[in-house]
Amino acid sequence: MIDYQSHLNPAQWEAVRTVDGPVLVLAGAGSGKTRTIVYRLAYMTQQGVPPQRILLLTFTRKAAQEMLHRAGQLMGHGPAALHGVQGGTFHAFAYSVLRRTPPPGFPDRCTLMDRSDAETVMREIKSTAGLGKGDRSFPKTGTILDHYSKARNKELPLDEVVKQESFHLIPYAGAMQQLCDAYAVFRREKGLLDYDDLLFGLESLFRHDPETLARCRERFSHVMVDEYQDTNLVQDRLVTLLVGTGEPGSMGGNVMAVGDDAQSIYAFRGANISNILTFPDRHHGTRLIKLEQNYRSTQPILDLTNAILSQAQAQFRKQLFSDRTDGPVPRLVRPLSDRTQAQIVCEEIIRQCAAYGPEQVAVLFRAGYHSYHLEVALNRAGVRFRKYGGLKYTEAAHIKDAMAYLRVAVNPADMPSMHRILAQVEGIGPKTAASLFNALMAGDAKTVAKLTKKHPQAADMLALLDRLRAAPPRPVPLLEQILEFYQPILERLHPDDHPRRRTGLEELVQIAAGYEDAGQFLADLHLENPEQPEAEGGPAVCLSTIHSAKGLEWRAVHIIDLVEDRFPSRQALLKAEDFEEERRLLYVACTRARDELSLYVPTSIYKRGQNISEPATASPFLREMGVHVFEEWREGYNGMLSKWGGMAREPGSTPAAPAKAQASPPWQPSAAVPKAPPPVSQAAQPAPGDLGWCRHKVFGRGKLVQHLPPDKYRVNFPSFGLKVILAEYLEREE
DNA sequence: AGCAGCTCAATTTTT
DNA sequence: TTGAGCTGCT
Repeated sequence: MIDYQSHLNPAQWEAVRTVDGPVLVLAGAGSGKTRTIVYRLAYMTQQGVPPQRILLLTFTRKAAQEMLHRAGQLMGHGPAALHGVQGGTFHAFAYSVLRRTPPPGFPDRCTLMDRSDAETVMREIKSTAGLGKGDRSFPKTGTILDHYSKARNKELPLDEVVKQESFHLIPYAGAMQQLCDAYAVFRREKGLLDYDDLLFGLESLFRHDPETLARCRERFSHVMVDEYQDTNLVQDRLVTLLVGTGEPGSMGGNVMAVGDDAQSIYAFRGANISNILTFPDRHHGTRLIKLEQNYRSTQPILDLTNAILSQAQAQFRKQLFSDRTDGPVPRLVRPLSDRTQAQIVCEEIIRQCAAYGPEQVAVLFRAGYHSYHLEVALNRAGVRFRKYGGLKYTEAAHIKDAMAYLRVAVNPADMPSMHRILAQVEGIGPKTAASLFNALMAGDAKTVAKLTKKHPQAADMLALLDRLRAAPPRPVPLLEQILEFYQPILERLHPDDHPRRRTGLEELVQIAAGYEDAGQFLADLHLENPEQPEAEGGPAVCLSTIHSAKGLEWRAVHIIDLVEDRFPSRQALLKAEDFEEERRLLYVACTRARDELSLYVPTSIYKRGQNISEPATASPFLREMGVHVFEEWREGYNGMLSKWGGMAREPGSTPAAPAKAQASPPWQPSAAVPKAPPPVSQAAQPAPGDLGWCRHKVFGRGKLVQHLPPDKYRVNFPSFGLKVILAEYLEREE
């Protein structure tokens, strides 16, 4: 038996043992929220709730799996003890229902579109409608979809969103509406679901088909929802539909919502903070439990995060406290520029890696591209890092190519996939692909015959697709057929690096091996980001956007680019609510740190357009924080840091303070790509036949792809892509 | 119609 | 730096 009370504090224990009826747990950052959910899962099953009747909705699939795993371990039976618990995101849950029963108005077989599929469809609609042709200020395909999705998630009319978000697009609101209407019709006709359709589709299914709703209610007796502050209106309605609010036939309101209103950072995609604030009003008899003791960070760090929150508009008031009263005061570092910032952070990271290990060090930033300089600096210093929030594995062109065949096998009307496949045939472009697809859909045999005669490869392709559709939907055998057909196309499309891409495709087959059903495989690939297959190479420093860092923690955390226009981002300055969200974002970032926290305010930012560095203003959040919560350091022209108002520090004398290595020369503006000739080692000439790996001063480790006589190589660097480099700048590895 | 090459513009966050 | 979309050539 688990001794719950000795493992949990009183508030946690109350949350764990309150199994029935509505519960709202307000869990401050680092207050043992995950621990509470894990123990509650174990407790519920020990109380006799069958695991398969528990629904655990989390923000990512990974979070759900980790909780189930830990709960299983806790019970000493491994994960099998909780077999049958349904866990994942709202989107994944919705699709698991919709896969069997499509939403009203949709055909029987539907496939899921990701963002770029949606763009393909919208582009096609735009060109059919002939809207925006030759008008340079007409909103881009992506912009239209952004606004459409925002309008749906916030449940506002499109023109209202346009008015709020993009003043300059108001003249185009009518045209945008027209295109979005056509896009909606198209999805219904072709059986294509975008992300938002999953949520609204499930809701409309529940409302139009009481039997399905009844089945779901019967199936689940208890629902837990994590990160409730980031749910939007439709997600909240889905929860209410599932658990009911006490009406007969509902599950009796056994719902636990867990969240922290101070950590709401997804309003931009429609998250509605009042969902959590008004939860007790809407679920009668809600037990409200607050977790306020922080087990993660030292008190000096919490003093700073409390200072951030004290300026926020009051919601549920809370004051985090910790037993860990010791520890260094957070540092505010003012580098001369954004590029010296990279240098300083890099050196600091090297020190911390030695002290804590690389996996305990992270750099967080507002937007993906803010880490560019740092990536260069880390590579040059030979520090391993992994970046989160960037491009995803499933977005690589060849992966999408292969998946498109599989998707057409599941849904023959899948237009973006069909488009993608047909365009692989030499001589077929957007126009021919569109007319062939339309002819196929309309059963226009004459046109099909005419086009396939002209493009024999397309005929082979259609024959393959017919075979795939006739075969049982087992993903591995299907993929094997697909890859056989696709291989020559791959070699033609990517002459310089098809072997590497081939490896990626084989990994895809490996992932598919875990699935019996192709439809399920496709859904999971779209709805979760499969953990990066490049997990090779052991521990690494983490570079991440703050959004992707949610729920994680490290012993040492750096937050860079705390200047106006970057953090808060420029557009957030216009509206008060956006500004508030930026503040919470900073709060989330700072509460990731356990022992050491460093904030960086570069004094100037390099402007890409001109060759000019402009002075930067410190983020307003720092100014309102007050100086007592951090220690301030400035970089001098000699590259040394000195304590503001105090004496210059001797390098290395205070391990807790930023150390700037003396050995490194002062940063030079042109140093992004060093002119100094790197040593030409004798081994620098890679053997032509055996293209292995190499190392570059700036870009780091890369795969040699092709020799370009006489003296250049095409190299693929994991974080920088393909580059052509002079051989003398490369060092052969192993 | 397709394709290469060019110009210009823009850069938030994610299921 | 990258990408999207336009122009002009084949």
